[in-house]
Amino acid sequence: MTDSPNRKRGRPPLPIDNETRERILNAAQRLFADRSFTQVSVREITDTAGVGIAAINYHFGSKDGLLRALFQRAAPTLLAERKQLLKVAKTLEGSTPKRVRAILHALLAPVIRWSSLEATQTNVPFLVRVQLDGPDEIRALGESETGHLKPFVRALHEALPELPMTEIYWRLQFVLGIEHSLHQEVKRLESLSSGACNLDEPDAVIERVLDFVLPGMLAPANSH
Amino acid sequence: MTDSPNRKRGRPPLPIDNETRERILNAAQRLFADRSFTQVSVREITDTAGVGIAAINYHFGSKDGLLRALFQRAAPTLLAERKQLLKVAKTLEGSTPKRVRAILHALLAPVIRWSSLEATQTNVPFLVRVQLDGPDEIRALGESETGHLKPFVRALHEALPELPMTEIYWRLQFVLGIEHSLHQEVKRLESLSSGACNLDEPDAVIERVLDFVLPGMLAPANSH
DNA sequence: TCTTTTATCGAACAAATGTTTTAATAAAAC
DNA sequence: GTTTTATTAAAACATTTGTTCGATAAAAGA
Repeated sequence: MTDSPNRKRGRPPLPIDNETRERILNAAQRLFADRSFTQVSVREITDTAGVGIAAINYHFGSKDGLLRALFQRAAPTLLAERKQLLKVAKTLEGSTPKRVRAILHALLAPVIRWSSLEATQTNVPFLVRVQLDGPDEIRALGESETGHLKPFVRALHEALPELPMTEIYWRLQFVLGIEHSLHQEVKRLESLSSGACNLDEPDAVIERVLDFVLPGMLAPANSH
Repeated sequence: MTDSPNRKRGRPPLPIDNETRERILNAAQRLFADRSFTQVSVREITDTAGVGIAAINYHFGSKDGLLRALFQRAAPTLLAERKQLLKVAKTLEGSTPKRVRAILHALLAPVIRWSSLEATQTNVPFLVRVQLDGPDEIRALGESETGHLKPFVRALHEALPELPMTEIYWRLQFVLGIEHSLHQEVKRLESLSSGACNLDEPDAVIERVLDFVLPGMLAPANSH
């Protein structure tokens, strides 16, 4: 009995394009985009990436480690973009509606625009989903979003000083809820409208959302 | 060697309060409320319910079957409530804003009110989560929500005849996004506001949401 | 050139998963 | 009073899970 016919252990002739790490990250991101963390197995990821089963543990330590790496690759870019747009918005002169609109634009535009870029198409749904179904540690990591939101709260408070803080919090929550629904529940929108509504033109979507939320955002606090 | 000391197979002396089925359903609903379908194991459910491991398969055929049963127990009540409120809203006389508000109230009130009722506290998060992370079959079952939404689309169109249909779809999507965010992402709101904002008074929350969305809902279609 | 390090693979592993089987018992039906 | 049926619990099972292991080969360093 010699070697089995399909025996090809060890390193393959050539890594060719190399960067197993990147291949794994991309495959995982793609898969996590529409199935949850627990629902995607490491084997599925490695198969999709075209690498060995051990590759994930070698490069990331564990499945959780992969998720962490994925998260750390995706999040900072988005947050930086938001931050930069907010800085622009704060220096902007003009009427209150214009300023509020600019602030909300800074909050929404990066994430909406990202979600329709081919390269990062899977990025946003992934981030959203992880918050919902990731391991605790990662979930906590992402809940620092709360921290990243504080500048926006401040900016809104400055633009709308007559509004109680609780009112600001509520309305911000509503705005973010709409944003998330664009990534998680597009199917409903598309099926409901028989395909007439979609996210193909992100800039148009951004305007649409801003048009919708701005009046509610500017309204005086109602005392019920 | 006689029987082992902790040997107590078969039927227990008395079913006492009986209804294992109900116990399982309640336990499962509680667990599914904050962890996903795949993340909760059958053993965890049966342990929480205080029944044997086989009970789920006996009563529901499979884990999927349990989910189906759970879904069928929860969904119809909610949808019926919505339908009934909508009927009231449609017969209502008055200004356009009042009518639109009544329609949206019919859409939102049942689900928001439910989510803070002790008895059904876990009901809504569960329904929402299943849509996101359940097996395909169940997901499809719930996607008939699209069907249940059509009456609301019609009602809105009648109340706002000058608005293009696409506009209606988009705005409805936004409203539902807000609704979902109230169940999925309350933690963010609470942490952001340091506990000042919460869902303890559902009726107040409903008014708050309506106040926020109504202006955007009534606004004329913007041409960008 | 020889040795060490790095990177990769498939096989093997232990733990956990959903399900099935078996045994037991109480109530109902006969 | 006997048989049947329904319901339960625990053990056993097959599968899948994330992870580790041993082998192998290219690359890097001496």
